[in-house]
Amino acid sequence: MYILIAEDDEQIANSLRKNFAEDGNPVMIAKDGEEAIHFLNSISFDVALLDWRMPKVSGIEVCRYIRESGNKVPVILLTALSQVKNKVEALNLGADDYITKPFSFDELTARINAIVRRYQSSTNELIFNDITLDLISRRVKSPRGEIYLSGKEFDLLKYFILHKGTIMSKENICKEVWSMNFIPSTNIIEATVKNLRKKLEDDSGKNLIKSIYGEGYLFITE
Amino acid sequence: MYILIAEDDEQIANSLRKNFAEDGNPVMIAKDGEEAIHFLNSISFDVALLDWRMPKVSGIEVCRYIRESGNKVPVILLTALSQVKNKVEALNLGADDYITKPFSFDELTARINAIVRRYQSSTNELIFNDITLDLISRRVKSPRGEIYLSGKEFDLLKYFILHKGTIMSKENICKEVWSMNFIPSTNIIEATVKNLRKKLEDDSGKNLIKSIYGEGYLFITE
DNA sequence: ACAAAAAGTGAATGATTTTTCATTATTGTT
DNA sequence: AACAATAATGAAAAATCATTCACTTTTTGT
Repeated sequence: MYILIAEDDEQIANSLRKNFAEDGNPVMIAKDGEEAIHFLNSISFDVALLDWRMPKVSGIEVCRYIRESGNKVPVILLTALSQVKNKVEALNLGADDYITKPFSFDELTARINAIVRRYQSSTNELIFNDITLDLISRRVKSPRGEIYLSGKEFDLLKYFILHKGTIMSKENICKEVWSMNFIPSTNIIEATVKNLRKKLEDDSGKNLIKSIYGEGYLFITE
Repeated sequence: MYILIAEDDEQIANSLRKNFAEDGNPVMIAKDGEEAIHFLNSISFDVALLDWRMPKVSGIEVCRYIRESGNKVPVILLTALSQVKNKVEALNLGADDYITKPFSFDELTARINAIVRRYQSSTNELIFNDITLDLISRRVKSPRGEIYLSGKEFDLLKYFILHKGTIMSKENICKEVWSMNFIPSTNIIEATVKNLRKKLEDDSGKNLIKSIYGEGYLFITE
């Protein structure tokens, strides 16, 4: 996990670095806000720990700035200021958490983990049984290897998983997967289902897509 | 925003409800952990506030239980216990935040907002100037309309935006966008850059992709 | 068991995308 | 200015993907 520490107090910075290094996390240290912004613009971190009080640009300014530039890296502000209005200000400007000094390293670690977990889980992956869809790279993995799906097959599988356990009408599938508001005169859905079925069956040996005569499809759970 | 409050102290629960109601947020109150689990299983909330100490099932047990069942609702634990080991335990069990009593309502609200913002933003948008990439649907929008990109063009633009302001070598572009660890013998990168340039220029009239002779490309910021 | 409706199949078509290639243009160096 | 290296371009070829079609199989209600 790549961690950025923006902290002008060398002692604190080094103590944090040492602790993180013990857990095998590479750390980058910025001595002031300007440097922090520079690092954040060039490298992708898993989390940024920003001291409120820093030379040149304060931690809260760094936070505001990177959020405005669209950077969504999880941010935790570290500070001696324990007043509520400061906390509120920081959180409203896009920080994810706020810890007042002195803090315990264990608590910091736990808060980092909570935020990173949330950050990661809220993003990319859709998991069904032992199949994992990466919604960003659009790749599908199972313990038996990667399943190569075409674009439409991926969209369809995603739709199936999101609605697993319920009967999905062809009308709705059409609307959601093909963005068509009318039922096509061809059997395009059936054809795509066929190909998806084949690939899923090649992977797991099971047929996960059940046809409900006259109603639609059911993606079976369990 | 639908909020679940699990709190056996009626006074606290009602005070919270009143405050949230003033902001127009519907609140549901569970008097104990069992009820909280029941509500969480039947209704979808934007955030769950759980008291640690509750009859029947403690807040932390509720948290553990719902996480095990796959529920990803943001959870904040409210408690009088301020010891670090309690905080760490809670955060490691899947809570998103931890607030010790007594707390200010403003801080609670700010923390809720930070967590919900993070939960919802789910990082599926990449914004550069007035161009927005939806990383899930893989569509690109600008104030002037949608920009239709092919798969590779989208991947390349995403890579450019993520590394805007830095010079990107063809070697790295190759590795990241084409998943090839060797430099291709053809001019496939240049060809794709050309097509992407065309589409971006058709949209904004500007050439955002600068060639750095002998080094690579630069996606201009400013 | 039968007919009608619905769903499945394999192969062919059409469309789009990706890649290649030959050629032209640009840049940096001497 | 001349040269070599690098980059841009348009068009063509190759590959992939989405869709259609004719036909077969399965399911349901009678």
